Amino acid sequence: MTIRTMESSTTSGGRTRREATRQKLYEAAVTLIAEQGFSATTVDEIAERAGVAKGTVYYNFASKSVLFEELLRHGVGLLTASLREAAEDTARGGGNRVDALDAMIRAGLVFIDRYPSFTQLYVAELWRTNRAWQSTLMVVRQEAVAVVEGVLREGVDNGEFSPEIDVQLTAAALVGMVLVAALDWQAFQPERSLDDVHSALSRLLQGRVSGRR
Amino acid sequence: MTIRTMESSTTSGGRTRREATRQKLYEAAVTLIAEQGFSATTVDEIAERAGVAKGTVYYNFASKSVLFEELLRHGVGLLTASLREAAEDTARGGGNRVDALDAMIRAGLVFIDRYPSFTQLYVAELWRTNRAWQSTLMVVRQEAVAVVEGVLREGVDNGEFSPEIDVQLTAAALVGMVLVAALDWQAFQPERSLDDVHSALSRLLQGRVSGRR
DNA sequence: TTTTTTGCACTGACCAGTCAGTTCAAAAAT
DNA sequence: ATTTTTGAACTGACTGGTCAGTGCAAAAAA
Repeated sequence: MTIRTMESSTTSGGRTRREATRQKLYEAAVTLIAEQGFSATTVDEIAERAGVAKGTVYYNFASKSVLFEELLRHGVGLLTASLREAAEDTARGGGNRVDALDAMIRAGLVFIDRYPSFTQLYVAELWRTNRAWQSTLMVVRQEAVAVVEGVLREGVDNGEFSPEIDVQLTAAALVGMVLVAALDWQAFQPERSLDDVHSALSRLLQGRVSGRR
Repeated sequence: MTIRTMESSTTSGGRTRREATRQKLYEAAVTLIAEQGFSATTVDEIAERAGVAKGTVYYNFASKSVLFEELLRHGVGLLTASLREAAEDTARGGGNRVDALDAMIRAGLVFIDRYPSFTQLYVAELWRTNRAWQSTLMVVRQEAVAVVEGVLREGVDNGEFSPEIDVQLTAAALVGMVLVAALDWQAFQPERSLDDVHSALSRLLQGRVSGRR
């Protein structure tokens, strides 16, 4: 008599069927919620766009809110990993902290370029209060911002940055700069290249706005 | 028979009664929608918080969406006026364009400090698509951003700013910087003073982040 | 008098969540 | 090799509740 382990069947891709379904639901939910907001998006819509029955949503997620929360965790996890990688690569490559910030700006832009809907949705929900997923959101936000703060702090410690800078506020401002510029880019001049946008932000970061040859 | 013009009766303050009611409804709606979002906020809630009957909401506004749209127009109008004033005052006072940008940053912070809920709500709705008030939002957004763009453009024209800067993107980035830093301030370190926040942002604007004595 | 507000009952559309039943591929039995 | 069983995954009609918006007569304000 053969013993059956969990994780029974796998599809050709090696992922369980369940995981594939959840992925489809994430993808459907992210665009709809980005467009309309959480409350205005119905579970029926999500199911329809994902090509599954409504019951399947509830088979895979305890509730609409839980689906959304896991979606947030998943997405911000990707961003944080990407930022961290950019910072570490720069450090390994012998770059200074300004280079690290620059690399993170680029990583942020790449992320937003790849997942514009997620970014939209994230910004829209971030500063709300009194919502079920509020605490989840704060946790993942902090993880991402902490990467930027870390680089700033290292820069202050080794003298690359002025000790007068306010690490927390500056980190928030940098994130905001990238976030809003990128959303603007997507919404109003999507034809521009990432490099183009990146160099405009680099210039701003390095204070090369005031006119000098 | 006396001919009665519009704007009929006025209260002691000189405002019509109707206007006072609408103002109360704006104030009630703005905090509720900032907290919960448009769809999750009910007309009954708005009426209750404003201390009026539900019927009064519909006597004063054609629908929930219309109430919200007029709220947006009203709020962004205040911001735009404030930014414009800051820029003009600087010009009159003989300041250069960097000073003008700095003054606008301060004006932005003052606005956000005074109307945090409105700011929250505005950010949450700005990048949504497929919503009824989308076009209204684009128009008022453009009015506000145009003020910043105007100052940048003047600075480029008279040589204060590098001709290489991308006016549109830089304006968006500056707005984002202030917006996100200010929301962060409100949410996570509300005890800090406006001056404190302002100087941190000034430093970033003038590229005084990299360590120099 | 005219305008504005109130209070409250009502409607109809919409929607989150449920549940009894179906599907099907892998495992077990024969 | 063939048949039977199992159970995870999925389905979609249904339910109970919610909410935008209406209607209206009476009161209050101007």
